Amino acid sequence: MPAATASKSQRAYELLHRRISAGELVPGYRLVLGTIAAELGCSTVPVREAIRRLEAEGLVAFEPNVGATVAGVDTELYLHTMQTLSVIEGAATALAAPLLTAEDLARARALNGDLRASLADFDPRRFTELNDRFHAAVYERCPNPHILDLVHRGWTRLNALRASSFSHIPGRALQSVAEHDALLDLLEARAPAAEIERAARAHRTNTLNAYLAAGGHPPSAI
Amino acid sequence: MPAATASKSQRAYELLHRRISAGELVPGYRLVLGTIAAELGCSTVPVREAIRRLEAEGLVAFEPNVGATVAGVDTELYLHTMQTLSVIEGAATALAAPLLTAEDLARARALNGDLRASLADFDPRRFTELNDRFHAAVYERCPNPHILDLVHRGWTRLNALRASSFSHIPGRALQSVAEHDALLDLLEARAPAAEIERAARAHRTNTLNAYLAAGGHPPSAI
DNA sequence: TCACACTGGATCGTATACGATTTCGTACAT
DNA sequence: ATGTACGAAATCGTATACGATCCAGTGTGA
Repeated sequence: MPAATASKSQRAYELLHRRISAGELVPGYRLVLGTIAAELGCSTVPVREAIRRLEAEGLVAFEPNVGATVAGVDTELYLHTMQTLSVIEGAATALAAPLLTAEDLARARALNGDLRASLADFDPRRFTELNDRFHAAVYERCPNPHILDLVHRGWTRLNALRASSFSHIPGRALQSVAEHDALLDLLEARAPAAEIERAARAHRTNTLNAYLAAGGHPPSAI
Repeated sequence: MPAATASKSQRAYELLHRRISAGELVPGYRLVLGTIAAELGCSTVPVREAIRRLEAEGLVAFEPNVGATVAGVDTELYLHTMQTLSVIEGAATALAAPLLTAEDLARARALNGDLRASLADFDPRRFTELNDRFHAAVYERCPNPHILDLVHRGWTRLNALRASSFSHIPGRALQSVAEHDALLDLLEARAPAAEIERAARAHRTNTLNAYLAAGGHPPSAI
């Protein structure tokens, strides 16, 4: 009766995914099959499979006959990922809107309250975590699993980037919280889908623009 | 000097991808590692890797300790895929719009002319192929590789579905050609991105609605 | 000093082999 | 006749082993 004994391949996948998402493995870090296999106490075959799966998600870059490295993020890639996410998350939010219950909205509003409160003594990590939860609360009801999956992948990717090199764009956090409230207003008023989509997309685009205006290298997802 | 000697895993992937896209392998068909390996003259390990890659693309469904089958398409999945594609392709088209040259537009216009001409003696396969090429011509210049990749995946998936069970929705082809021309008008006039995106998305949504109105099971991408 | 061929080690890619798991047919009991 | 227990066949999952490929460092000739 093996309780939590998933397949080795699965465990390798989860381990690497967690480490990359948490930023323990910096971009460019070389993933050697043998080393990881030894660490996990298994052979290279399952590890190889896990790495190919991570490649499909864009978390690692793989070069035939050479090996895999944790996917780095130059400015251009970050821009493209954010742009994609703005489109997808906007659509997801609009689709989720009619399905949001009063409790969902109340929870989101409370989370945004926490966000605003946390502005006093600004802790980037805490703010980011609350921010993630707020957005998840808003789009998680999206009835289209494909779109939801794409949103998750986008966030995972951004989290991986952000964790390895966090940056704080001055003033953006405050503006972000205000935009959250505006979005919630639209959702509570059961505004037209197009309007909600536009607001959700603009929220993300604004972050991107703030980042570009700041001219900084490190990414943010606030 | 290895000319076309890709890795076995790669060749297995390409073979299966081609067969599924072409509809030779019907949804639900069971993919047995040993059988495919024997057919390719290699061991099961590379085949396994190829199948996991196809799984990540959504072309095959995989169940641990049981095996992989060609991903089927119930009505619901088709709907979700079309909806996702409408969002992504709309964005891709809008982003590509400013980069389209006069030649690009002329080529797209010519392709749509071919489409209209082919309406006389309607051949579903030829129409579909021209339709694919028309849309590719319109969104292929999209500067965001992520979004472009997502569009390609969406089309691949729909093609796989369509090939296995094609259906013709009466009247839709004609309307589709007209919508193409309208879209081209917008592109040539360098209309605002939002307007282009809306038109491109609506074009796909219209197909979806026509399909739903027809109440038929088999999918279409016209 | 520089360019280039060579060699050694590290790592990847795959074949083979075998244990683990599922599935399905069959026999048995009710 | 129906449901259940058992067993065998099929298939998956992974360990081990070995050839193939790449990279770095070394030596040789101009």
